[in-house]
Amino acid sequence: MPELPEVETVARDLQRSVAGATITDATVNWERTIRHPQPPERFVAELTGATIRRVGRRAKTVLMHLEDGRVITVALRMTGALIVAQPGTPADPYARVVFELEDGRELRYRDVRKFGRLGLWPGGGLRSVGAGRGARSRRVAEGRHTYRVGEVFSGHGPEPLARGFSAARLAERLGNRSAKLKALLLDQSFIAGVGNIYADEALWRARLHPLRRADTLDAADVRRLHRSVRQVLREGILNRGSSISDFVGADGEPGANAERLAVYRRTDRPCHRCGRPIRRIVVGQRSTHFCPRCQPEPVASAEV
DNA sequence: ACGCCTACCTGCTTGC
DNA sequence: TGCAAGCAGGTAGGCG
Repeated sequence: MPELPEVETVARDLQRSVAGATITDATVNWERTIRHPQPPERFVAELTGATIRRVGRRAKTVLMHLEDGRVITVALRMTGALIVAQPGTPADPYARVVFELEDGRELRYRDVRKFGRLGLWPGGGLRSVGAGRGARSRRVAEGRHTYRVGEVFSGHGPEPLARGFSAARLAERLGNRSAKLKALLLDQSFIAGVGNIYADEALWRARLHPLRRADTLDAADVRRLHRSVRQVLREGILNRGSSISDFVGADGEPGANAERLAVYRRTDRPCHRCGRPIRRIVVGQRSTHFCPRCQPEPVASAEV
């Protein structure tokens, strides 16, 4: 479900509604939602009495920074949602973790498919160290905890909306990669926060075929891709996210971006630019949508 | 580096 | 109507 714009929407909502709130109790209804290093009961014990100072985002993870420097991470994965419920709101059968707040409200972690994970990390434990697969096996000691770096942030790539993410930087990263564009955009160690919807949208906007090899782009291609990725993400945020079936912000309301999508889940419907039917293929086991006219097939080199 | 597979889960849609 | 198959916004981990 949630990609960068959806996670950003949730984080901004929570920053407004929950920053400054104190957690008086918590209930874990699905234990596997709580990840290492804390067993669920320690997670609850350690959070009781904690105050949320600030809520932010890194990649697709919501970060709830506590007053004492510790951080709660919330990886929403496919169907996770963080929802603030006013007192008296009926219980939610899909609430996997519920935080009771001092003022009587509840902060609910709802997750139909149970893929999402919550973690509680010591201050300073969130630096994104290393990148790629090697980072996963390295271990880091923080106070009394030992955990694998990859369990916090598995070497995420740059934030596409950060100032430092220039077209030149993207060109540098693309230049020596033979992978397909679609696969690279989904690779969180290449670029953080882009998922299946916004990858397809960005490629359509940049008029680049999803199967195009990254190292075949010329400077103009890279500039279009850079601009497109940032545009689709920014527009997604402005529209409070794309709700295909179930995304909601912390206010429980769906986003408005789904109806503005140009290709995602628009198979056989006309391209907004040229009218040709949008096609669906599978790339890296993920559904991929594109316009066969606007995003021309990469020409296989006649070699071998 | 990269592709491909399986797992993790539940619910909704589609087609017979 | 019923039932099975296919599909879903993500990612970790294993193998080749």
